[in-house]
Amino acid sequence: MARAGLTAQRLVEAGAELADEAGFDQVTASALARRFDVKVASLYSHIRNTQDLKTRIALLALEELADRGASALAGRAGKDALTAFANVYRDYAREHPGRYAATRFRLDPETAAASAGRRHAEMMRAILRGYDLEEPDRTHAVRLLGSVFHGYVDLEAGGGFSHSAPDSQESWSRAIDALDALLRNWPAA
Amino acid sequence: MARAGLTAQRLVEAGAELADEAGFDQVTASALARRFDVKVASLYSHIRNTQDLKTRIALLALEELADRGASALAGRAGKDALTAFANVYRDYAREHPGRYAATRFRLDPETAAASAGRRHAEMMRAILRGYDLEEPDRTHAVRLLGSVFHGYVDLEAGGGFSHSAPDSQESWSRAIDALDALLRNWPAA
DNA sequence: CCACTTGCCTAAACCCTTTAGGTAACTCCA
DNA sequence: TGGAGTTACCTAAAGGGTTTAGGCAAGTGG
Repeated sequence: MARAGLTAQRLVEAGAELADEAGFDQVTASALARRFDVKVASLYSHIRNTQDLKTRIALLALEELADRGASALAGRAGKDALTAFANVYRDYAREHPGRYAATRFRLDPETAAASAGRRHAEMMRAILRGYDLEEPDRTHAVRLLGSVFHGYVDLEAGGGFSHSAPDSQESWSRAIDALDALLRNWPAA
Repeated sequence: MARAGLTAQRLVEAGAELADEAGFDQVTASALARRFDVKVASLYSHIRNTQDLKTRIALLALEELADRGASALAGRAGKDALTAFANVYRDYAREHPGRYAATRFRLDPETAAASAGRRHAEMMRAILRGYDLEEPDRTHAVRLLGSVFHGYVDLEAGGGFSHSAPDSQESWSRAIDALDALLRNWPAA
């Protein structure tokens, strides 16, 4: 019998595709085995368990998202950087809904610390260099940016903004305008 | 054999408790049956299936959250109203993480339309009466508020802001200050 | 080319979901 | 108040997903 050529990476990539097609919660060892035309038990030489698989998909997505963010930030500053970075989040979530959902998968602290999560925070800090903020306001602002990006994208993915005027794209642009205005005029404590 | 006194409502309430204790994704017919010391099949006279159960928990949570929001808004305006309403979201999510997660459960359009979701939007619009915004900016602002509330609460629940200074409470307060400042000084299109 | 390693397999135990069909417990009203 | 009718819970069974243990065959290196 020919071998299927399973590896952890191949499984993770296929899992990410499956997530985008069917939803992150549809990522199961069973579904993955079907996709490789292999028995379920065979996967367990490559991944520890389903939790492990999902964790690896989450790490992949965080990495991809951070890479896109880094590209977007290159050579940009100020509102230009803010806009480009925000669009990376939203576009990624729209192109890869399952992977985006994976980024919200709860990681245990050590795994999270070793993930690309830190890069995300660093990039937001970099954006803020284009605005006049000192610590701890910088951190507050990073958290607010993260909240808006994630919150908007998540509500939009949940259908929250569809079927009602105005267009979601319009609200998104205005949200970025608003954030830019806010960062330029950050209220004192 | 004595009857357990199952009803749809009792199941939904127990399901909500279970969600808060163990997580919304741990809400299963099996776990619920165990909790009532009843066979799993018995639940199916009261709920159609697991999806139905989760939907009802979501509707309960949306309702509870809207009720709390309405109480908080009574007699308040401006930043006072904004702060009180924002805290309702965050406090609810912290007290009832499983129920809060349930509010993000995807509902089919008709169910969503009949849910308390509309009340939430109405309340945010009411808050904006304390600020000087016309349509469509009002809608853009509602969406931004929703994004910040949900985004912050979700990231915080995921552990995003723990284990790093400054305190999450501080960032939350400053986020509300920032939103207030932003709404008072909303940038023109 | 033989020994070793590795990849995929079968088998089995366990849990969750859902439907079909039965019996015992309530309700109510003649 | 004691059946008739309804309702609540049950057993049984089929279908999936997860995970471990143990086996054979396909690849790999001395």
